[in-house]
Amino acid sequence: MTGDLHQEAAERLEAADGRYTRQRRALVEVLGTTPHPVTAEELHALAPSVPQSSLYRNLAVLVETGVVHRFTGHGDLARFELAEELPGHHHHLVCRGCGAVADVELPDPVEAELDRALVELAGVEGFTVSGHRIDIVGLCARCDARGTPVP
Amino acid sequence: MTGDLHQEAAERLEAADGRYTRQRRALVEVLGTTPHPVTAEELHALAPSVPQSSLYRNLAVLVETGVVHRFTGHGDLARFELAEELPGHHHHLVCRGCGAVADVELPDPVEAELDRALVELAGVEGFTVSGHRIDIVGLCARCDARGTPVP
DNA sequence: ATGAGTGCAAAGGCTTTGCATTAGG
DNA sequence: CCTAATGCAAAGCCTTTGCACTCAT
Repeated sequence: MTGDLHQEAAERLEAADGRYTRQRRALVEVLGTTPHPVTAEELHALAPSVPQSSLYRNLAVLVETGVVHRFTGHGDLARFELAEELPGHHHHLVCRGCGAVADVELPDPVEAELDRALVELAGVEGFTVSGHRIDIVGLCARCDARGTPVP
Repeated sequence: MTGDLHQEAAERLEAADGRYTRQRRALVEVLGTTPHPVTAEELHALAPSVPQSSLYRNLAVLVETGVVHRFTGHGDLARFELAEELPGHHHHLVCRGCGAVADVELPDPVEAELDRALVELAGVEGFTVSGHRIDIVGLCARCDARGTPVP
């Protein structure tokens, strides 16, 4: 599975005249092991061999080539994860206490109906749908227990 | 309707020992007229009498008191809109071409089923759901026509 | 009066960029 | 070889903050 991951990443990079270098491989490797989206800072800690500037530059390339997905879940911290084709289509559980983000998958029937509704809805505005994101917002077990809702 | 809006805003502010000043009223007024979430820059252009620092400070207060909702839709630009109780629960149509964001409402039955599914899903992880956000991502009519998919 | 609100300018934090060097294909 | 990639340091951009002044209650 890890092999496929790197192979897929390499192909996408090459398709865009990019090179699958050691650093990029390292970043993809780390993203492949973390079960949740990480911030640039966390990523830098997990792949210390990659300097900040290179980290951001490589992330930009990986995002452009569709290997990595970037989004902003809580506050303004950018978070990164592998593009969803690799781990599968999913959504995010966002804790408004500590800002942690976890991946979750919606049951297929729910996804299907939702998709239908969204496409129809967007069509009314002349909008062409390419995908959707759902953030489930709330408190994780830990923050809920501590009763510390720090928005 | 506009009267209710300001009244509601004033009440929420007072409940937090805040004052519903001219600037805050102006910001709420502008947010009440724009049909879509705006960036701080746009807001500053629409309410030029409010200096940047006051703009941000007032927005922070309005967000804390639940009058305004802040989120990050595309790139890292923060966007602001009235809290959803006023315009009603809704979601966002996000153009990945130009970054524009529009509000849309989902049919009630869809919302209901979705809510049910999300609460159940989150419960498995010990997560307490307080809400959800959906971004419908795609291309607006204009960007679609120009065939300019600038991620 | 008395604390909240305001304004300017300066600082802050995350992210990007200039430029010379290194390495991949 | 020739272009992409790298690394450091410096700049950029949105946003926040310090401090003195003003306004609302």
